[in-house]
Amino acid sequence: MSTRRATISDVAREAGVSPSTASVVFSGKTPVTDATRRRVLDAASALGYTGPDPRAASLRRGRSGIVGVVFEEHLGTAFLDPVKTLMMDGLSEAVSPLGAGLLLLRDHDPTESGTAASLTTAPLDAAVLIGCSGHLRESLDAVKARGIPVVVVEGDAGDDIPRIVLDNREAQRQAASHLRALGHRRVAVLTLPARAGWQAGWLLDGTAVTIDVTRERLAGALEVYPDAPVYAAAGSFIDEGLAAGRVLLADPSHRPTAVIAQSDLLAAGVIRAAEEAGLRVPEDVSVTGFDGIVVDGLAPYELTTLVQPAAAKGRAAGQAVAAMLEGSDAASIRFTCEFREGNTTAAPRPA
Amino acid sequence: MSTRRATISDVAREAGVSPSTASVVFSGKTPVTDATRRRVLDAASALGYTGPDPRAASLRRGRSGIVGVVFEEHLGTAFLDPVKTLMMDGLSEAVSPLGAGLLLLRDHDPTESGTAASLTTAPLDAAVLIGCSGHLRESLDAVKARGIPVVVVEGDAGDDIPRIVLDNREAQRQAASHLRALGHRRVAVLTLPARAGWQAGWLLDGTAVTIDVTRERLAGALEVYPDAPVYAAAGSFIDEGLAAGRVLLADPSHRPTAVIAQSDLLAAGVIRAAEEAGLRVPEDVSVTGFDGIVVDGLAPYELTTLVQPAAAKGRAAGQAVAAMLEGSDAASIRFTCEFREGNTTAAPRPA
DNA sequence: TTGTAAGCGTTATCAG
DNA sequence: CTGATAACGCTTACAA
Repeated sequence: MSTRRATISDVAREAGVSPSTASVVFSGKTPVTDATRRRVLDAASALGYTGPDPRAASLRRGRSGIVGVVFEEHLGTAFLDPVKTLMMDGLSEAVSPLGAGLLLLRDHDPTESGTAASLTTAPLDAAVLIGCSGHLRESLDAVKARGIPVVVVEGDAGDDIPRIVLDNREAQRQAASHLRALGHRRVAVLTLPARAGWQAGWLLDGTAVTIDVTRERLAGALEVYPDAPVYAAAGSFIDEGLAAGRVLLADPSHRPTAVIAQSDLLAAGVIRAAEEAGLRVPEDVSVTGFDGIVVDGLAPYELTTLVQPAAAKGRAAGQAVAAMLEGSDAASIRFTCEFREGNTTAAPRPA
Repeated sequence: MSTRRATISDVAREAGVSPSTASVVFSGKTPVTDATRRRVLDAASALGYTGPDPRAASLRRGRSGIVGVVFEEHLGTAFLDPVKTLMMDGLSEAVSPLGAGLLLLRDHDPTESGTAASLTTAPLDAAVLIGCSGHLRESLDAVKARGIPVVVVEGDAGDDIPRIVLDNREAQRQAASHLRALGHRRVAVLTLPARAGWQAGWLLDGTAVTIDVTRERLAGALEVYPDAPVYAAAGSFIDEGLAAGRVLLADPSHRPTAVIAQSDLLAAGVIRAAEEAGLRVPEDVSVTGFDGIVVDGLAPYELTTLVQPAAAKGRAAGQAVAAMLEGSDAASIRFTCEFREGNTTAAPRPA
């Protein structure tokens, strides 16, 4: 306990074998006699040796078994989003057979001193960037410079970087078409933030939307309802949807008969706003969501929504990483959302 | 691109300095002439060298800059809990000045093959175990054997392991006392799961409660209301609270005038169940929560609850890790919850 | 301020 | 099946 920790050579010496043999006993990469194995293992436990030092092993092997996951938000914020959480789940599942773990990283944390573990100083085998917009590009450059494989989820990082994306536009158009088929003419759109740091408010024609997901889903809705009023929330939360819903449903004379929300949480908030205003869903207002997550506490409503394969996205990212680590190059993947009709949409009341 | 990556020696040679000088330019640990620094930096960019290889550096230094966070649940499940999320936030903040990042780990994943990155194979400087009950003890042994510093949050790992805990019992008693002071006599308790894998149901006297948090909070409530009926939910979700609330409030003749819920999410569900049953909160039923998180979508209710310093817990864990890494030994810390009166508790209706 | 030298603890390779 | 050898790429006393 007091002296330095035992190394594999100590164990080898104690067991009367060579270091390489001892190493092989632990890695299992080459057959070893049972007797030898036992001697080595006994020596190890006698010396309190618990296995090869991962640091040395990773230097030698050139692999650390660590995949970085880079977020552009505060970690707490990222995990507030059920879709990201599911995605992490899929990702963790997919890198696990690789023997890899996930290291949480922020793109560039302005509040922290430069000492923080980062893309540049962490022993990463690969990196997954989540939602590549804005300064995440800097992270991208850092990683590319290091020459480690990168995959981008829900973002565009240039042609040479595999990306995992959704058919946001087409999917959202499907929901809009569904509403039109039901006969809705006055429809409002409630979007996710238009850009980083966005404050909730109407999205006028000229406003630039820099967040890819928001822009694409919006485009899909506008294909069907080109003149729909558009309100952009400040984030994907029920309370944001509630606040926005109050605005959208405020004026009885201009009230939309349906609201297309860009996330299930926003949709849930709109439903609450409708209830609050004495409107019934779907009789008085139809509401569609996006994501297909389980919104805790929303029962008995079942959202009409686009179900995105969030966990599959994560898994795909993990598999892409695995492929690149093997030297093959990974293709970008575009996932398709599935339209699911719930009980929050119906034909509008006859005027 | 085709040949092997440049090393710091290559850079040094190119710059006409020694490897140690080049190293120092990157680490900044020793003063270097501006001219020298420039030469080295130029050589580096000429060779496409992006900085020291973290794997080699960590072997040499004996530090990897990685702190493992060990959960006993699926990652997706863990992050569904806002308290854990906040805790992670605090933790990540506290280890950041250390230059460390957080590696997500599961205790022992039965579904994965043995290859997964784990306590035993990941290059960890330290580990934080979350909620040490059940098999998390195995993880504990693994880490202790490796001789790396460990901290346990919300769990008991024996006297030699620093732990970060809450005054669960006292805090819960405070909420119960508040209800008694208001005049409540028929009070029901809605707890978190009694053990891993628990199905929602009544908790009878003899039932063993193996989850520390559940047991302690329950004990606090029972100090004030020893005869209260106790129902244990299957998890901390609004929908669980809703289901449990339906049971608790079902029978008008035995209906409690107040429900003590062990989490804010459960409390939110009970409130929904009350609304559903045509009862008003707090006029007909009082409800208390625990955690003090923001429950998305609960407005206009403000829970009467115990606010736990979730982020501070994470920070404390991080600081404990930092201390141990410096050689000093970290003390266990017991945090105190703050009672916060909202608008979900009031005196019971006169019978 | 810069250079020299000696590892850090493993594991891949190849020969026996 | 086992052993000798040679790196992996860097950091840090210590000396100059």
